[in-house]
Amino acid sequence: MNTDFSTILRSLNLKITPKRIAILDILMNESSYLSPEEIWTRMKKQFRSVGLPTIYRNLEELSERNIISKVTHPNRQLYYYFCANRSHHHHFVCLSCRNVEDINFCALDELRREVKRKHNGKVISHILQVNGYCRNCLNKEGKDNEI
Amino acid sequence: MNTDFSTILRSLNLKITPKRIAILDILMNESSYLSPEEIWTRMKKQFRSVGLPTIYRNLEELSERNIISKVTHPNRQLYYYFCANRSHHHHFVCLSCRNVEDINFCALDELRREVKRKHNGKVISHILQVNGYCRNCLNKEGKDNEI
DNA sequence: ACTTTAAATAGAACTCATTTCTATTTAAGT
DNA sequence: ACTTAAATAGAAATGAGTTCTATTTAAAGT
Ligand SMILES: [Zn+2]
Ligand SMILES: [Zn+2]
Ligand SMILES: [Zn+2]
Ligand SMILES: [Zn+2]
Repeated sequence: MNTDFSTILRSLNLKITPKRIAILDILMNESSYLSPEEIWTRMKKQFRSVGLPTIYRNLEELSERNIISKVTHPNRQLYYYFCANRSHHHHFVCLSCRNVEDINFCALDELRREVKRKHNGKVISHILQVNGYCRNCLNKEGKDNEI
Repeated sequence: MNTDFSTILRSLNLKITPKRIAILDILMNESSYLSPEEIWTRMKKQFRSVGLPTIYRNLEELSERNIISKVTHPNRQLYYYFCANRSHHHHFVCLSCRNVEDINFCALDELRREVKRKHNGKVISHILQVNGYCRNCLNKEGKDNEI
């Protein structure tokens, strides 16, 4: 695992620091999206001292470089998750348990075509995210179904 | 126009107040998305006293009731716009001039099917937004092309 | 191993968009 | 006009996220 992270970080010209590896490790071993504070809480168990700005900074760097992704959450706070799927895709996000699953569907081509044809504009980026409740949470019959 | 607003507000069981009408009026006569503060600035020209919380509260109420829409912006601040198109659709948002145009395309059905089939989950909401540069801004050749 | 240097970090302080609170005003139904 | 719940102003608070600076550290070169 460790070697894995090192390779990733080296290829990005980021220094291989224990904090960076720990952040990646936490995200990779979690199927839900996490907030910076939640990651911080876990980090504090591993390091005698670690600053919240370090968490924010690293998460931002890693997401800028597309190693991790951001969730667009109704409460407008930041959440991140790691997805091993390196090809372009989108996500089905559970509003209850925060589980994230891949959706291998993207209408980007059609969107780009429509934007080009009707508005003569240029597409730079797109957001596509599906929010709902996953199987497990549906089975729990609405328990804990908070956003 | 005014009658229009009244009808809308009445049908939502919202009181018809001058501030509400002014907020709707500002948004309807603007093809770009606006921040609460920008709306406040315009409101202060029309009212001797008006509080920023009133703007925030009304924008939230109106968007909850689907009269106006939120923009998902990279800077994570709130922006709103009014769209006359009452049927389900999405938007092409210019990152430079903030112009908003309708995209009459939505993959919701396919997404719902994939989520149902592969994950056995339930779709509650979805976000689809295309960011880019509109014709006008492209013609300006990159001038002012800030996010 | 030792030196050097730029990148990374800790911790404190700060920012400012958004929210909360409370007293007052107002829309609208009787 | 009277009543009442909704809406508002203004002040104050909140808190997620950012900035700043001194210190530490990764890693490249010797
Ligand atoms: Zn994924
Ligand atoms: Zn896509
Ligand atoms: Zn529209
Ligand atoms: Zn849709």
